[in-house]
Amino acid sequence: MIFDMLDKRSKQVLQAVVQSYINNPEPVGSRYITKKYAVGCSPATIRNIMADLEDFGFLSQPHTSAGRVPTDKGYRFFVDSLGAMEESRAQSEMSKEFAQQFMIRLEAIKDDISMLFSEVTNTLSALSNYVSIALPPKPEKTTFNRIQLIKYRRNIIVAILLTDEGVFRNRSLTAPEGVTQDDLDRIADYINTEYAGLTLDEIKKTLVQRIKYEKVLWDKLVNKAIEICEQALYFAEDDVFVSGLYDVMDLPDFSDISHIKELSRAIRDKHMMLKLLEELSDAEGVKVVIGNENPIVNLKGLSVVTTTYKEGERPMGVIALIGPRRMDYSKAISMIDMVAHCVSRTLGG
Amino acid sequence: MIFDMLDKRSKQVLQAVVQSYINNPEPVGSRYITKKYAVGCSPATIRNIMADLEDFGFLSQPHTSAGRVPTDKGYRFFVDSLGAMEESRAQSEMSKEFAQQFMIRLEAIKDDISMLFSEVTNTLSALSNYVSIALPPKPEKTTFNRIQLIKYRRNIIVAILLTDEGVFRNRSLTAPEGVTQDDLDRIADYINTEYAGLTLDEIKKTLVQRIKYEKVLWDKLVNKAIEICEQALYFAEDDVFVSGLYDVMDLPDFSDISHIKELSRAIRDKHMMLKLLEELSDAEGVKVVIGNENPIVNLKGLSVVTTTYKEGERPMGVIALIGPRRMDYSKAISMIDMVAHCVSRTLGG
DNA sequence: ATTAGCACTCAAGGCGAGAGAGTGCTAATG
DNA sequence: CATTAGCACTCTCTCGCCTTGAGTGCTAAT
Repeated sequence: MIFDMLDKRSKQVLQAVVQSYINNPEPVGSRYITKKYAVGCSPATIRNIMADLEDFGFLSQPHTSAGRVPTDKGYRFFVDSLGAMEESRAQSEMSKEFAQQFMIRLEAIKDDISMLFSEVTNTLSALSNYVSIALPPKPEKTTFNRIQLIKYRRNIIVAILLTDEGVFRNRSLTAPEGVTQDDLDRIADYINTEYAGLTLDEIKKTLVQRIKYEKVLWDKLVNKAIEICEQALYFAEDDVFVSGLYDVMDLPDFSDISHIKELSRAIRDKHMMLKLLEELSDAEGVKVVIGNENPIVNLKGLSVVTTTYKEGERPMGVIALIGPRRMDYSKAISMIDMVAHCVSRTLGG
Repeated sequence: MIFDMLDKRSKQVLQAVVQSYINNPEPVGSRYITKKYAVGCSPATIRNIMADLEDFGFLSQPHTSAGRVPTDKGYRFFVDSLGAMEESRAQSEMSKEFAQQFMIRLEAIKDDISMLFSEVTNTLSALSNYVSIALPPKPEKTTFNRIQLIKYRRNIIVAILLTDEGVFRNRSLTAPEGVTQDDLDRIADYINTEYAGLTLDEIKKTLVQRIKYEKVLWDKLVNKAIEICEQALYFAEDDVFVSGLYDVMDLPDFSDISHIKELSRAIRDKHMMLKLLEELSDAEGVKVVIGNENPIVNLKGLSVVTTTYKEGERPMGVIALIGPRRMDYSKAISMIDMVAHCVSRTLGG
């Protein structure tokens, strides 16, 4: 294991370097460490240790006569050792209080899923100064409550899909000729009694099957209706909540505009983003992906912290924070954890 | 009038300077003008003219030995003279073709107001490389079609507001005790027959009055229902569509991150933004606001081009482009004009 | 009125010296 | 034998100096 390569003092030094670099993005020198962190030995000794740490790949030098900078491996060690001393994540009084305030705000808007997640990402990015992303509950995790079909104007049908987690989606569709509101009501009734309590994903599958083998039996109208429902169930991929791109520009790491561009493009590339986040969404607890560990090429210079919110034990969706590699992992982890818990409790209750 | 201060050749030179600076953001010198633009005189003459133009306040020099740069007044002249030679805005073959394609895309999504306006801003910013903003039809301009109240879960009411311009808004509200779906249907029926064809604004006013003097007559339930409707009619100010912040970063004008920040903040400050845009929204045709003409302090380094889309003759809402002061006004104006016409035709038909 | 010619101004870029921060190595030390 | 003081060395950063070049304004000639 990675931890065994280092004696206690080396670990201390490594943590000191990472912490210092997180606080202030400048290469950190041996003298600085002896002054700021009580390691109890001289700069020369630190230099030796640092040279070792560099050999092991935890640190690197921008140039020969500069201090050391953490590598991805260095950050990885730092993050893993954060997890080891779990108690540091115990919530402070202040954050507990904040969580309560936050819960109250969430409760007030829990029935509008998009307001809810806007609030979540806004809060998270305001707290952390990093970019925050949230995915609403995935269709396969969302329970169907009922569908409402409304006819209006000449030949438009509006389908409103309600789930147990809040209003979800309304789509409008072109109606076939001669459909009356009564027809729509009957269709909706049928679907509501038939499918209540199933997840959207299950419904989707069932619907497709029905269409296949009942095509001949049912009349055109119902056929069309099923199509309508399927479309209504279709999940637009732009249902991703992003916030904090502005705040992040204040970080020194993004003083160069090319970095902002990179990040923007990564976020805009929602397909990619979704894939990454969904991959991580099965995991328990908070996950951290550092720099090059990241499979998305535009994100290689950045780190991602993700977790899931749940209903009971069932993970429902993903929340993520994206920031520079030298992000304040400790803070980011506890923030996202707190927020995820609040969301879980709000949706679950 | 501003036009009379200058003889024909001075105008030519001024236009040449502005055009050149728009194409390439570097101070333009006298020699360059004689080479690139056929003015028919020597650099020395141009220098004299430029000195005059500077005296009049149309041009300025970054430093003594540099070329000239347009001032806001210079741009203003340029834009106004664009308007004068209207024929230049006649659509080219290519843009006509594009407009047709665009119309087809709009038709396909016209019934979902948010998809529609997302498409509009995306297209506009992709075409122009500037930030585009669109406001959906204002409540006072939007015609009520019907409202649908749905009860679900314990005590939640979902109100879906349909307008003649597309599905508009769904809000969820806490229901008073003991309301049944039948009650809600009756209330909705009442409102639908009573208010069909009115604008949302008119309805709002009427509702408030009703509450006042019918309070004693009606039972609590209907009272509550009216409140519900009022809430449903409430217009969240975050219904602003913005796009193109990423594209704009590629412009040399925004190579400095502080400019991006400025722009971001201006956009985030939606109150301000809305106020500005609404102010301009009564105007006929395309309006241009240049640099310091702008009342919003964060926008003083930028220019805004706005226009309205209409239903028949009635202006419905605003579309805007925000870019650097040296934006390609000619292109921006014709683009936004084209898009606005397409939106008008789509919503009107 | 226009233009050629010329002196002048100023930003930008290249160069070199000096300062400063930090290292690695060696030899002394407890 | 691990630790440390001392020292030479390396590299970046900054400042000032100079040169270059683009562009001007003025004056005198056309």
